[in-house]
Order: sequence, then C-alpha cells, then structure tokens
Amino acid sequence: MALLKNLIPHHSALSLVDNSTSLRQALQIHAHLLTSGAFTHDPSSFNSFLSSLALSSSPPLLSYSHFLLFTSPPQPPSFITVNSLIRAHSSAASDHGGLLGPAIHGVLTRFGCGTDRHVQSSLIHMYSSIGLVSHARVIFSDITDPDLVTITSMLTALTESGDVDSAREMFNEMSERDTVSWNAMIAGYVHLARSKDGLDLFGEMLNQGAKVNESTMVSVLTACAHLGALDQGTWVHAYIQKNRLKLNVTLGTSLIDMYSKCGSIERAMKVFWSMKEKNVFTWNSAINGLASNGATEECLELFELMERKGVVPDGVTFVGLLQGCCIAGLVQKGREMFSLMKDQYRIEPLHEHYGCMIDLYGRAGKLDEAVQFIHSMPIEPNVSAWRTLLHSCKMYNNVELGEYAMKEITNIEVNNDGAHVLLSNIYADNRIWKGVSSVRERMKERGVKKEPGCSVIEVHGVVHEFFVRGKSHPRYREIKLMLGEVDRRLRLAGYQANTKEVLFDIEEEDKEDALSWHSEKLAIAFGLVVLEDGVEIRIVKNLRVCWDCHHWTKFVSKTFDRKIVVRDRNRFHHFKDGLCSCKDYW
DNA sequence: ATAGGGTTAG
Repeated sequence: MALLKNLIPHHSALSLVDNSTSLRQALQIHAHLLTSGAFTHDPSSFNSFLSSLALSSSPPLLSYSHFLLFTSPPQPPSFITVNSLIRAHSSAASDHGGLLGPAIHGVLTRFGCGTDRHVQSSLIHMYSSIGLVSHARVIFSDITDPDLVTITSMLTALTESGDVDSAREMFNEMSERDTVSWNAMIAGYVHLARSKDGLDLFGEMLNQGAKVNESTMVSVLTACAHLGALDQGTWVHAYIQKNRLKLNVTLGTSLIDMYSKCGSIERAMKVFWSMKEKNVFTWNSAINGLASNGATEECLELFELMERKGVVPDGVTFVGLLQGCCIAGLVQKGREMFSLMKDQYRIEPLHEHYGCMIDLYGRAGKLDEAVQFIHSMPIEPNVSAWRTLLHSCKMYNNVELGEYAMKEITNIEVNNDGAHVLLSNIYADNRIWKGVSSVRERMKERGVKKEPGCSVIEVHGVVHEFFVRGKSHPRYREIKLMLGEVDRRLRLAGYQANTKEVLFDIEEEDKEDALSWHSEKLAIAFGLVVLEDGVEIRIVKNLRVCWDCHHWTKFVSKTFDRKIVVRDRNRFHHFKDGLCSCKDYW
C-alpha cells in the first residue's frame, strides 16, 4: 500500500494523453503492482488508470481495459471514467468494424454501471457513428428529461442516418436552441446535399439573432460550394471578416473550397496564400481546385511546393493530381503520379484512383491501355471503372468495346442508368438505330430511370434550379422568349445544332422532342434575361455537359459577349469569346 | 494527483 501511495503521483502524471512514454511507465507500474501483489482497488487510481488506458486510443490497451474491468473489479468506475472508456472505444470503433463501442457498453452494463447525461450523449454518438441509430433511439427514449446537449446528440444521430426530416421535427420542437444545435441542423442538411435547406436555415438563424460561430460558417460555405453560390459565399467571407470570426485552418480551407468550386480559383488561391497555418486538407483543396479549374501546371507546381514544405500527401491529394493530369491529357505525368503514390508514399490506390487512370488513358484515346489497366487491377473493378471506359468508347466511337464494358457493368449492376444512356448514345453516334431502340426498350422494361439533369444558377444571391424543359420556373415565358432570340442570333452566327444528338442525345438528359432544352441552356437563358450586361453567368450542373450544349454555349459567349462558367460533374468550363478553357477536351 | 457530453473542411 505504501508502494502504491508512492506511485500515485507518477500514476497521475501518466494519465496525460499525449505522452506515450508516461503511458509506458504507467503500464510498468501497473505490472509491478500486479506481480508484487500490491495492486489494491484504490478507486481513484483505478479510475485514473482506466482513463489513461482509454485516452491512449490504442486498441490493445482498450482491450486491456476490458480485461481489467472483468478481472479486478473494485467499486464500479465513476461516471467520468465510464464516459472516457465509451468515448475512447467509440473513436476507435471505425478501425474494428464498430465492435468496440457496443462491447464496452455491454461490459459496463454487466458491471452495473449507470449512466448520466454525459454518458448518455456519448452512447448516442457512439451508436450513431457505427450506423446503429435504432440503438441510439433506445438510449434516447430511456432518458426522462433530455437536455439541450442530449437532444442535439440525437438530432445529429438522425441526420447521420439520413433522416434529416425527423431531425428537423426534433429541432422544431426544441424548447431552447443554442449555436451548436443550430449548427448541427444546418450541417445535417449540408451533409445530405440539401444545401438550399441548409442556407435557408442559416438565414433563419440570423433572423432569430442566434449567435453564429466558425462551425456555422464552415457548413454554410460547404453549402455555397455545393451550389456554386458565389454571391452568398462572398457574402459569408465578408461576414466572417466583419464579425471578426477566427479564420482557423478549417474555416480557411472551406473558403478555398468554396471559391474554387464556384470557379473563382484566383480568390481561392488568394485565401490559400494568406493562411499562415495550413494542413493537408488545405493543400488538397487548393490542388483539387487548380485541377478542376484546368490550371494543371500550377496544380503540379503546388504539389511540388507541398512536398518541399514537408507536408505529407494522402490519397485525396493524388485524386486531385490524377484528375489534373487527366483533364489536361498528360498521360505520362499521370502514370508517374500513380507510381509516386504507390511506391514512394505507400498509399494503397482506391477505386477513385483507378478510375482516374482509366479516364486518363481513355480520354487520350488509348483505349487498349485503358482495358489492359482494368484487367491488371488488384481489386475488382466497380461499375464506375467500366462506365469510365464506356465513356471513352463514346468519345472514340468504339462500339465493340462499349458493348463489352456494358456487359461487365450489367454483371455488377443491372439497372445502371448512366451506362444505358451512354451505350444508347454510342449506337446513335454510329447510326445503329436497332441498338438504340433495344437499349431504350430495356430501360423501359426494367424501369431504369435516368438521373434528371439539373442546373443551378445564382442570381443576386438567390439560387434558381432548372430541370429539363424548365416549365416549373415562374419566369418560364421570358426564358422561352430568350431561347428563341438566342436561337435566331446563333443561327446568324453560324451555329448548327447537332441534329444527330438532338434526336438521340440521351447521354445525359432525355431529349424527347426538339422543344425540350437541356437544363443548362435554360439556366444560361435565364442568366441572359436577368443579369446585367457584362456580368459573368455561372452555372452548376449535376451531370456532364453534352456536346451540343457545349457548342451552343461557346457561341453564346461570343454572340452575347458574356463570360460563362459551367461547372459540370467533373470539372469547370470557362467560356469566353467563343472558346472554352477545356479546349473541347472533356 | 486525476478522468467527462452535442456542431466544422479536402
């Protein structure tokens, strides 16, 4: 006992989380106490020791904490210790198939440990993080008088399970709200790509005079990035400065992301260079932004700088780099990057990386190499790998290989809408009408529905969404008139619609009759109606731009003397004076 | 002498 007393000061020092040397000492002391029989069930040192094991986040030590609970039970651990244990197991859960969290919960329950508010919200969080909302609900429903924090945990658990509407109900019923609960609700919308709802709620938050913080702004900026809402994003940036919110790394990074996803790479880079503290997220945002905006050279240079600064790249960095190479058609450079990633940085390529490589070869017309690459993959190619190949077949009119890719896709997923549309289009391009009708028939039979094309344009801070035909928009009449006017002027300028694709272009959007317009044309026409002369038109589209729309937009940019920026599913197109920054390679 | 709850980026 005397020994233990002597050791206790060490013990406490050893509880410091970030000091692994101390932890090793703690274990030594503990082992010593056990072997010498001096280990008593002194509650405070027991609690302290368990906590330090928990805080180590080391899986073996977490297991050891289980063992201790089973084999040397003193009084039940305190709530604080229980909570440390649960939190530690919860954060380690993702590495172990989510088993550690429920395991420790089971152990503690059998041990007769009760819960308090802190433990309850940790449990809700833990079950939610491993996808067991139902368990989180059970915990929550057992609480008689949940407080603000506990409700927010449950609210977050609901949004994480995808049930943002139930979360909203819960949010509406809350008797009090604070910054964090508002943030949780906004973030919930944003994570589920309901960016507009997120921005609306943010507006409400401001109206009600709730206090915002950095987290709020990060979510709001993410929403702006998603929508391509540059005006609102710029407003948020100004708001941050005006209200002296701290531009921490996370916030700075989301600003970079917002600007680059809104096509304003210059402003993105301005923020990037102004940031004193940067981490791998920050670098990746900039690298990705440069890549998708077509600034491949700068993108590659920035990566070199990143390496020189000793920032270690991760898988996401290489997605950006490979996409950059792909967009610019730099096949050899792309290859080099791929081996750099594997050989030097020891990063295991994921489907996204393989996809980039297939795209890299395919877009460059090296279809054979693309196929060979797929065949050499150490992991099973997924639908998107084959679809990327299929897309190259569309670009280079390769019917036979396209059919092969389709066959492989069908083996994995029978009803892939994008693949059906692509194949039909390949047939159309090659005037194989039988093929076109058979694919269409199959789609009808199986009920394969194409994802509807949607284009978004922000006008004076308001986001407008357009779908094919656009009849739902209140100013549809004006838009239609403008489209007629555009049509006349473009014809005079020598524009000819690609009739082949007009009739059969169902690559990205259905074009069932000549009067149906792809959504980006509607959005651009709306921009021409409402935006002052000289103001850039910015469009965000959920699918890829089709050949005809791309051609049309080039003409509009010249004939109407407008800069037009289109962000499609993969990249940016900056149209100016009848030309596009992608140099018609996309 | 010592351990606790909800929101944020690529």
